[in-house]
Amino acid sequence: MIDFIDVIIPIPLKKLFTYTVTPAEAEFLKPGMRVAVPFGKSKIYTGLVFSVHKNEPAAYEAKDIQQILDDKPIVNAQQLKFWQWIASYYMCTLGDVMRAALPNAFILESETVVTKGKVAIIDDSVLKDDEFLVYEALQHQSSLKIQDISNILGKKNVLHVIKGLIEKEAVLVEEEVYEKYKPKLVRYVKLHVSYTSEKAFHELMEELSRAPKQRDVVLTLFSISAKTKKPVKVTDLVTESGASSAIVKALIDKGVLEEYHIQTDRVEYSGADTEAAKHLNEHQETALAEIKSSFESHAVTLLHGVTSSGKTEVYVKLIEAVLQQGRQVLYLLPEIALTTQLITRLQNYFGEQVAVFHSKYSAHERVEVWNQVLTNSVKAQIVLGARSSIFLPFNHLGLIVVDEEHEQSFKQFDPAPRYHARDAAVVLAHLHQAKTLLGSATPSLESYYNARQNKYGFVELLYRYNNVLMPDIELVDIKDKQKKKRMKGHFSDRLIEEMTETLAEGHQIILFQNRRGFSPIVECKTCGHAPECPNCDVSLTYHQYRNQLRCHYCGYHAAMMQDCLACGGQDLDSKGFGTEQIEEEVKVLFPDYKVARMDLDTTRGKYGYEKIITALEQQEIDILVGTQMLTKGLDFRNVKLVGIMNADNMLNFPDFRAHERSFQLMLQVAGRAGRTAERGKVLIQTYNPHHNILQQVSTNNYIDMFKEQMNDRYNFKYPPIYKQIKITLKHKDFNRVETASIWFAKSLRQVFGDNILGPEAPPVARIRNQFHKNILVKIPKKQSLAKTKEAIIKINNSFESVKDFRSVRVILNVDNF
DNA sequence: AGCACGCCGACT
DNA sequence: GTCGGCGTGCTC
Repeated sequence: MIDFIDVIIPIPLKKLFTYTVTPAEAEFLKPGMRVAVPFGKSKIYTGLVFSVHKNEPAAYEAKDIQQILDDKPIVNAQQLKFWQWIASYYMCTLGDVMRAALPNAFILESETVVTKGKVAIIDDSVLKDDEFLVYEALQHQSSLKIQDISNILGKKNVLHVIKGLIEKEAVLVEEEVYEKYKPKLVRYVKLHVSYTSEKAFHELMEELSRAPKQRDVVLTLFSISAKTKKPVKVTDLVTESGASSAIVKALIDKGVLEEYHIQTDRVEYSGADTEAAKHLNEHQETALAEIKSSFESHAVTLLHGVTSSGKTEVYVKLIEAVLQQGRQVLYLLPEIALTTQLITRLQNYFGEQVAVFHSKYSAHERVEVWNQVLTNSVKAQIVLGARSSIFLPFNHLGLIVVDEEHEQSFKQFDPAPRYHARDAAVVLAHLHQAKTLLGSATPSLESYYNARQNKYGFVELLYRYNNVLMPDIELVDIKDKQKKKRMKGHFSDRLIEEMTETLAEGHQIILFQNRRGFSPIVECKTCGHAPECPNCDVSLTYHQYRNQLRCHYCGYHAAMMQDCLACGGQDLDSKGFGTEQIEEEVKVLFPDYKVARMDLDTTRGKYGYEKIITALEQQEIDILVGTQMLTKGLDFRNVKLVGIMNADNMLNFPDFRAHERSFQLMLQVAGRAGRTAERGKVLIQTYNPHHNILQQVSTNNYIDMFKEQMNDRYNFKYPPIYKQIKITLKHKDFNRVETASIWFAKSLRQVFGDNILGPEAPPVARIRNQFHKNILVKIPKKQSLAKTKEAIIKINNSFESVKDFRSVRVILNVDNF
């Protein structure tokens, strides 16, 4: 009997693919190992073994695998189960999950390499122009990649050219598979063995007496290795001796020194010794005890702890206990809250046991963390990471902490799998028989609802650390202020008063505006024309610092026009305002103080974010203007005043969660104020101070907000009362999406009746020249989720068999919030 | 997702 | 007349 394997290929195809293997390979291969397999006409892909079996496929002949890439599984059995859950729950393929789960460096791809052909000399006249250019280039270079060839010819489609050359036997092509991950090697040096005897060493010194610099280097090497008794790095030798690396190289070339390489970890913890965890105060102690007892009856517990209540210390104690049982811990955070502040804090407690995993890490660093988790290394007992760290190869997880549980960035929106890391974490923990702790100062409605339904355990921590008072929140009616002419730009007299006072006391200020750029709309006062993005249905945002108009959806940008493009009018007006404009106004109002801005535009680059935070901590900044970025778990000791420039634009956002989000956002920003002895102050500017949400924010009344919002959710059949799946259709031709979406919605209605909403065009109907249509499927609690998905998949299949609709992209988004 | 095969407009 | 555009179909 022949042996076969089923493999997952990292492309969005529903099926697994079957390949033949030899009996020896079948014996060796285990699920979770990678194999290189031929796929399609010429490509070689990385496949992940899903199963090894003896069932010969009937409909086709399986190909042989090309190569085995691992000697041990890099993905464990629990992960494969988890992947299947993700694929079925979030309605995507295992290939999609594989792409998201594995570090990129694990997914090898073949590259076509073109080399010179057998025929020695080709008559130039046989070759066409393009072919000749490639042939010429190969006389100078031994091999060319497809990318090189398209650069040489200056066009995208070069396959025809290569094909022509192959026919004339002028070139050969090969598929080259290369390993993307290379362990980082550090250069070390030692004295060559022939000089290790004392006699030889003295002779060497003699010999080098006329090359004093070289002699110094050798002596320095000698003293460093005598002192540290460890291998000596080339970099250390260079800095210690003060010599240039050229001198070291000369010595190596001479054979006096010998260089060698040692593989090191890229991710290194270089900290001092660990400090004992702080003592908990009585409230924290109580909370800790309650969480522990809640875990006895519930797998998931929600910790509702007000800002600055010291949740992190409670987590630390819990983590300590789990580590003592010899189990791993995953600490999930929204990407943006993964700051050095928190990392350092945890490293201070747990030392090198903490590994960090996030998107700003290079491919290589991620592979290292992956391997450490896989081998259960001491260096990765606690993994601190953003949403994608749920895919790490844990083998005996004991606890998952999801901090800032309400954060929407735990949900992945764009490429499939469109998973929610918090919800997936609960499933992952279940697979490991581990516990999940959700923590937030402003829990999401769904988690709070689950706690109330006793599906989750519930613990509260309602006192701030050191009993600091909650900030005093004041609503400022800017409609009224405008009437009374008490506004200076976007600043009310109250805000200016408070700012002046705070600055005089030597404290810092944070100003929050939920929009970047200078102004979202530029309009001609004469004809009303406002420039729009050529690829999307949005107006362009004016960015002053580059004097540009930018589209926040597709990245399109153009120089700011001098006068109206439609009528030539000189009088241009800007509507609305963003962080840039606020920064500008602050500079005019408070010229003697230092202002900085924190938004997507100022935090690009690996350390952009850290720089601003450090500057604020060092009190080099008096006033910080920023977007939502400011809200995430930062702990600024000296900030006393927080100003929210305009609460209305978030409240009026067209989304059923706008109110919940505004509440969370405002309370989180407010929480940045007054974290030490002095009580903080928060001013919220609004046109509508009687809005219920604002009232609830100003009294910090979560329960009222919860009840009122739940009432709406109940009445309008929204989550968490109903589940929902959003179906988005995209196409560059408007009419085609229109008909396609109507067809789709009609088919859905035949099964689900009134629980189908749409099709509706989203607020921005065209993005990157693609027209969008949304259909919403609302699923009552008692309706089977699995059956619903089955029905949707069935409809989608018949949709795809309609010729006219095949080019329409369909995106299924489960729990699209 | 790629990539090949196959059928219609703007160039030598 | 060809070159090359992208619609359609398949990948073990």
